[in-house]
Parts: sequence; structure tokens; C-alpha cells
Amino acid sequence: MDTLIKLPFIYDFDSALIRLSNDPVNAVNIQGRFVRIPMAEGNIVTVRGIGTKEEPLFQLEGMLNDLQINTVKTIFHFDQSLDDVQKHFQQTDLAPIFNKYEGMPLVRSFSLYGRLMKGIIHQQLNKAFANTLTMRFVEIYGQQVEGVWTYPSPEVVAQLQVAELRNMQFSERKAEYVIGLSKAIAEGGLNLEELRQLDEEEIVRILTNYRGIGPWTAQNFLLFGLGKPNLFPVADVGLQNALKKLWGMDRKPTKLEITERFSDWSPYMSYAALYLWKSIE
DNA sequence: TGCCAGGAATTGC
DNA sequence: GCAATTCATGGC
Repeated sequence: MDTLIKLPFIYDFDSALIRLSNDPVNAVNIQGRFVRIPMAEGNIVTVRGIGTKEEPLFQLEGMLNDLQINTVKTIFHFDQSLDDVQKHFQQTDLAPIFNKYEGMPLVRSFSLYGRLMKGIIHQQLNKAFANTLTMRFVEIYGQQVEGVWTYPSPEVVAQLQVAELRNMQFSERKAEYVIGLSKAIAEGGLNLEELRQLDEEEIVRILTNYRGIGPWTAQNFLLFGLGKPNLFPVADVGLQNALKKLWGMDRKPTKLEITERFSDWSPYMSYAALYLWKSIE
């Protein structure tokens, strides 16, 4: 049973697919204009773009109930217009970037746990190597459903030994972080779904209590995991480089220099981050 | 080749 | 408390 979704606002699905394709874990087909995503319930859903940027139309294929349709809408930012965001940034220094990439949505992660694991793995590593490590992690400990890779469960990772991950070129600390956090989740000490109900500061406070999660990883989780619209990871090197370029500086701006100016982008600072990342891809 | 990478914990003062 | 150092390895 397929479902059609028509959006009454500009939405650039191709840019969403390109962004998703940066992560080799995702089953993206750019030319075919679709992505296959693993749902929490274990089934695979195909999201296919059959419209245009100006008249977005999507076909959802797979066994979907109403709840899953809503989940897909939330993940892909189908449930909220981008018009207000676009309008807001016209009055800021980011207007050229937003005009260039108009309609690029903030697509959420398919798995909260996967987002955290990916966040830890990517800390302080170049993207190419980080992706290699993430893919290795998923292929060895995760599972493939209808050809789509999914992250392993926290229960599986909680049972691993540090030495196993060391053999996969994880650093000692990274291995400890990944296993330790998975143990906390598997044993029930940390429930990621329940974090949704809390405010952002509380979520950051809880998450950063765990070894391996600092401000950057917590904000990464808020932005891409929960899809919070208004945060800007000032510690992110990629964003610092993007602002260096935008502001014509000969060095990266300091965190203070960023925070002095980023309130112009509120209440959509997450979109500022997303579009700035795009500007240096 | 040396510095950097979508950082975080630990140590040293 | 805050800054400097350590971790760890591929990429360019």
C-alpha cells in the first residue's frame, strides 16, 4: 500500500538525498531519487521523490501504518514549512547561502542510538576515515534488512570487548565510549526516547554526564537526532571554517566571535548550521 | 611530511 | 577552575 504526500512549500529533496548519501550507512539512490530507511519496527520503507522542488510530491512504499507515516513525515521535515526559515534569513548575512540552497531540509537521523554512536565515532576524525569506521562497525555488529544496513542494538554493543573494537582501528577511548554508553542504554540507565520530552539544557546535562559525550556530541544529537531548530554547535570545526569563509577572515573565528553574532539567526540557528556546512562541502 | 580532523578526558598549575 | 596535554590514525 503506497502513500502519496504533497507538500505546499518549496522543498529540495535532491539536496536531502545528497546529504544522506554522505553517510555510507544510508541506502540512498540519487538518480532514482529514493532512499530506503529502516523503521524501528523492523520494516523497510522507501521514500521516493516524484515531484519537483517547487511542487514536491513523494511516494512512500512499504508496510506503513499511520504512526509510521507520521514518523517519516517528521524525519524528512515534511510536517513543517521551510518558508518561515527562508524568509527569516533574508535579513541576515546568510541570505546568499540560503538563496543558493533554498529548500534544503533538516532531515533527522533514522535512529537516535545510531546518531549517538556515529557522533562518538566521528569525534576528531576526518570524515573519510570516520565513515570507514562507522561502516565497519555497522557491517560487523549490525544487520542487513532487505539490503539496508541498520546499527546494532545497544544490547549487542554492550557485550563487546574494547580489544575487538581496537582491532577495527577504534582508539582505546573511542572503544570505551561506545561500549560504555551502549551499556548504559541496554541496562536502562539512559532512555533516548524519553529525552524528547525534556528541554534542551536538561538533555545536554544528562548526556554529557556520560564518558565520551561532550558539548559537540550532545548538540549533534539535539540537531540531527531530535531535529531541534535553534542550536548552533560553536565548537564544530566545520562551522568555524564555513564562517571564516563567509566573513572573509584569515583565521577561524573564536567561539566568542561566533556567539556575538549568531543571535541574528535565532530561532532557526540549526538551519544556519546546516546551510553553512553545505556551503563548504 | 606535518598538520588537521564535524572532540573529550585527563593532567598540571 | 582553567589551560595545556594526551589520545590515535588516516587524509591531504
